[in-house]
Amino acid sequence: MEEKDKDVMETDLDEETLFIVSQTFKALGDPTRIRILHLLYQKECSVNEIADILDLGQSTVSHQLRFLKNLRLVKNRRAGTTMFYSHDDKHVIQILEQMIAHARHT
Amino acid sequence: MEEKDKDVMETDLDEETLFIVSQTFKALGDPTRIRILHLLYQKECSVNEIADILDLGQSTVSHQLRFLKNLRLVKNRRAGTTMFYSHDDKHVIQILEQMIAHARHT
DNA sequence: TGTATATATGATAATATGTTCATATAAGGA
DNA sequence: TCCTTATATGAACATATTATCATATATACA
Repeated sequence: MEEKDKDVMETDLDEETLFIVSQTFKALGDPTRIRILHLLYQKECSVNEIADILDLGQSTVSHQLRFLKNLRLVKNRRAGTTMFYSHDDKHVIQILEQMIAHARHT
Repeated sequence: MEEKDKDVMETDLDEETLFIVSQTFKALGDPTRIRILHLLYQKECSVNEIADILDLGQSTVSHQLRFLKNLRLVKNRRAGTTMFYSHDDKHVIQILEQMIAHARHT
């Protein structure tokens, strides 16, 4: 096998990787979700806390949290009737914070 | 001012930062654009090269390149009738490659 | 069991997005 | 100038996305 071909193989994107990457970036590509994730980067929050702090509807927050949970970007724990959410992917939230820093310094 | 409040201020997202971050992630949130950027991460390419290599329509590629150029994620240079594109934001393309690596190892 | 609080869900409507088709523009060479 | 190749653009369509509204579910407690 030539080096050229090997390089192409190594750098080619398979369908599954492409899907995961695009899904993850899509999750980060919405202002509401960014604000939620950025808040959860700071601390664990309940749904209503998030809604109050970010001035969003309860339903909106709940929907977006489900979205983020499906991608395993957040996790939750129940405490009575309250559901606490926190981030669940250190690498991805690190990438988000990187991009925020990058945007601020640009 | 208490430390608590200071932290909140420091980590709060202003509108402009939020806009830039979400726009940038949105750009990375589409399979076609990811494939184009990943290709341009490897080497400079003409529009037709991109279309051929990735099996995309010329119009599709051109539209997406304009999109990416508006966000200053790619740049171009003319050589006769050919337009060569290359990436133009080392940090962002580095973040893309990070995410690809992350997705592959997950 | 009945009520209150917290969260989740489904449907809907408005908007955004991505591809395709047809056509326009730009540059080089006969 | 005319023709060819390369790229860009605008319109239109199909699909995806997001917030909101109304309602359902879940838990705690009197």
